[in-house]
Amino acid sequence: MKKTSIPEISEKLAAPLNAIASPQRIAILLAIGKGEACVCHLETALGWRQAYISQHLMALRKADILQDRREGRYVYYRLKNASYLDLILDSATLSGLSAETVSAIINAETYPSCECPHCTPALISVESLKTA
Amino acid sequence: MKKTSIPEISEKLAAPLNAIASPQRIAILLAIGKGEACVCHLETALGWRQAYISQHLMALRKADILQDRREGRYVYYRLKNASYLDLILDSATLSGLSAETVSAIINAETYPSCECPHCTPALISVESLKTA
DNA sequence: CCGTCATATTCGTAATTCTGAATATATGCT
DNA sequence: AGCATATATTCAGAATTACGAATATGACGG
Repeated sequence: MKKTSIPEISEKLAAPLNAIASPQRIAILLAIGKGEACVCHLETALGWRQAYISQHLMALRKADILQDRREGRYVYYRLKNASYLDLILDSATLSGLSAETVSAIINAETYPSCECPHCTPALISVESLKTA
Repeated sequence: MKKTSIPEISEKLAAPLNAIASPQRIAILLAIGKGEACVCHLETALGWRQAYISQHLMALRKADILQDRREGRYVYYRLKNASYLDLILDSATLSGLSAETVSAIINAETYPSCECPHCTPALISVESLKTA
């Protein structure tokens, strides 16, 4: 059994935590939740500028936390490993938040005021009908 | 039920993660584990300079993660909330480390090569005997 | 092929964090 | 009191990160 020092192990342990530990990236992970989200959805859900969101998405992709899927003009993002959400849920307790508050967000499939093609696919049908 | 935005919640969620998410602070938490450790123990276990360790201890105290207890010349540190260790254990899986590797460190009461009064209290008795 | 919409990338600066050097305080011993 | 040891604090420069502005790419519709 190879002896590994605490600092060495800590280096590895810190990697996923570091990738997550910023309000912006947590917000993105929460908004994506267990489902999938396009960038335009994140714009509505978070109220941030598109370029800013893209930057964080890039960081999360580099950290191998998110995977993307292109569908026409839209790009959908999804967590590669749902365990990251568990990590966030665990820290809810430590933040004095109820796990329910957080899991409600995580499990939401759509976002009330979001008109992106993922949240309100109906809009697309209507558009298509017009042309037909 | 008050509506809270994702960015708002994320701000709170990020706090404990941020407090932890650095190799140095994780190393310190691992070295303290479920027990107690004096600064001199941490010096041995981590191989860092004393002042550097003190700085991180200060940060962890400010973040309300550690509590200290003075006993003569020594100051002993202890986790206020063991859940932080769970958080670290959870991230072990995401780091490709086995939970056992990490929990072995966490549960160790003493450190093999450490001569601090906590790890080898015998040394103190011997010293006292000499004077007597 | 051209315009438009969705998304990505690059760049520059402000802000924050990391880390080491030096120094201070607090305790116990003699 | 004076010295030695354990720990804490302060400071400054280096390194990293945050954020906005501007611009680029890529897909679809005409």
